[in-house]
Amino acid sequence: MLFSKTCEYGIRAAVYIASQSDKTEKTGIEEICENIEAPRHFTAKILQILTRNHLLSSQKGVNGGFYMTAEQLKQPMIALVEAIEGKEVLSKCGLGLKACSETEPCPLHNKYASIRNNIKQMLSGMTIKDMAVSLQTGKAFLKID
Amino acid sequence: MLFSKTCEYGIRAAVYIASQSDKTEKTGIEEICENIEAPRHFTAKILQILTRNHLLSSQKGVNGGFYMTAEQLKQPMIALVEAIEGKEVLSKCGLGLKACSETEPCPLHNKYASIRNNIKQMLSGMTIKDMAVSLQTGKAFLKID
DNA sequence: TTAAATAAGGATGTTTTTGTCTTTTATTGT
DNA sequence: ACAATAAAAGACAAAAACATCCTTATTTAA
Repeated sequence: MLFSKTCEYGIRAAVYIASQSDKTEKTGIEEICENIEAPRHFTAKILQILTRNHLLSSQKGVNGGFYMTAEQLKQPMIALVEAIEGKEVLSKCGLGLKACSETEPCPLHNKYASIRNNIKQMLSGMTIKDMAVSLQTGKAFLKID
Repeated sequence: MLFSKTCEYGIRAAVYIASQSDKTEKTGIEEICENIEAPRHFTAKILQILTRNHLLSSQKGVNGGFYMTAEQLKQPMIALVEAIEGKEVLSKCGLGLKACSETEPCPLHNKYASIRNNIKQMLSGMTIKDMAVSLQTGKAFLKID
């Protein structure tokens, strides 16, 4: 509903990588996908996007893989979503009207605007690290073994 | 983001039909689509779904068209959304995890649950008639002429 | 009772999203 | 240097969403 599959996989992968960021070894795509139960090649593409957008770091070659810098760990969730879905996604009309605006609102406009703000707040207020910590402390899960 | 195109067209069409429900004539698909700027045949299919779900009424033949009973006008928006997107749409995990639950939550679980409740409240608290009235009183618009 | 109107239904087409496979490029340990 | 490894990139495939067209069924006005 809220997120596309692409975005779901992207968030899950980023959070998993973040949760492994204490280790010195980088995390390979294979391990990531096993742990988030996402399709291998498709997820690799999504991580390419995130890497191009400097939300992840990667290294090719032996012992290469994905990792995150301290700076990247501090990024809010909304940065992931905007990188994947596009910046506009959080400002479009709820009923899909091009012309919808404050002065000529759709019938859902005001209520929807408030919902959208809630969503923005949620995504701006949580860093990737926050999510990763909840994994690490066993408060949350990406996969049930 | 929140709604699929199908759902957007469905809501817009239903609201338009509702806004015409004071008139004695029924509203034809052609008129509906002109006024909500939606594709003719695709929208017709969506209205079939809503009609089958008794959220709209229709009549074939000369002077036929779509209309809504008083009962139908009182339905909350959420009824439209559930008829089109399915009942589950408002209870799925935000990160797409099958196993996500209160006891084994995903890292987004709690915040997302609260957002989802906001959405449910918005959609349960507004009737189709409410939306139609905002059109009729010029407070809101589906199309800018 | 017939022709016109109108929604319903089915078949089909297009586009976007989701997913896979193969090749290329960069890196590194030996 | 070289072989192995791993991400990047590109081509392709499948499924779902979005959209159109044609036929059928129903209703009603003339």
